[in-house]
Amino acid sequence: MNTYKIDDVSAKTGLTKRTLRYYEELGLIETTNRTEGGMRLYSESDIDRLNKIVLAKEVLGFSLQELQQFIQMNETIEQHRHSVRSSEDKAERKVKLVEISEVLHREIEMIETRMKRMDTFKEELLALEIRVKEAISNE
Amino acid sequence: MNTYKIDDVSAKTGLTKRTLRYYEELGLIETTNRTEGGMRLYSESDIDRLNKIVLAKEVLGFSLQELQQFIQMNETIEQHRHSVRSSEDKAERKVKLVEISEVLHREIEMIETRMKRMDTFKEELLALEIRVKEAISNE
DNA sequence: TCAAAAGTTAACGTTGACGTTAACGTTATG
DNA sequence: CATAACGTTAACGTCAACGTTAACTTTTGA
Repeated sequence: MNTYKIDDVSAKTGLTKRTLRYYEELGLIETTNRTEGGMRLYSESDIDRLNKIVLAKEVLGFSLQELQQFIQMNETIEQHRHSVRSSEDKAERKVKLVEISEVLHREIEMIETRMKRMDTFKEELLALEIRVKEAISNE
Repeated sequence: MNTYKIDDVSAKTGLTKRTLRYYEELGLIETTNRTEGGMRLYSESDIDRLNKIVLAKEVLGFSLQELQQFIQMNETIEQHRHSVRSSEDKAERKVKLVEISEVLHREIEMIETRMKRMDTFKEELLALEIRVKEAISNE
């Protein structure tokens, strides 16, 4: 697999090097891969992840803390999917999954609420635009 | 018209008293009305305006600075609508209106882009939710 | 009428999300 | 193989958007 150094990743994501290190510090990403000398090596999937983070931040207005929770949730799901089921912690796992399902549900509802509000706002702007255009053509 | 004191407005808008004073300091709102003793008196339309500010901030992620510009734009429109047309600055006015129209157009497009991205994100969450629910019922 | 509740300004404190600088180690290349 | 370009950690700086506290005045209700 291709690896990238921090300047490449910065160019590809639009995030500064400082921000990349900061996100790592917060646990939003990991750089397990390092050169002998200690330089960070990023993979394609790291870049994908970073782009998703940017998206979620910009579009949904998520804070970095919210993103941490979200990422943790995703990881729990992945762990579950790839783990061998030993009957002992079956119950515990189910509880976690139900929790996750609830979080997801709330997130989805939040997004729907936001989209409705955005649509209301957009309608107002459209009405305003029409009035302005009328005013222009009346001059 | 009814007037409200700062605590009432705080309750009605969900903003703290500090925030209300801060918004005034920034010029997002005005309190021309004061009691003899200097206490702020808010009108219904002040509250409407504040609620719009909250909406634009939360839903669109506008900064307070962006909101200032937006409010200024609205005021320019209102001034135009209520002003007597003297032929000298007709041209100047038209230029301003066209500018405003363009800003509006860009805002609307931005909202549409965001809404599309949010919808994509929502679809991803829904897919995830389905997988989690399947996992739950398979336990 | 007089305390308690609510308001005022002014100033300093806090938090998130990075920017900037310093002091130093690593890699690439002419 | 030197040196420029790039990387590292650590620490302090900054800016928006308020929170908190202090010291004081105005309103209100028993």
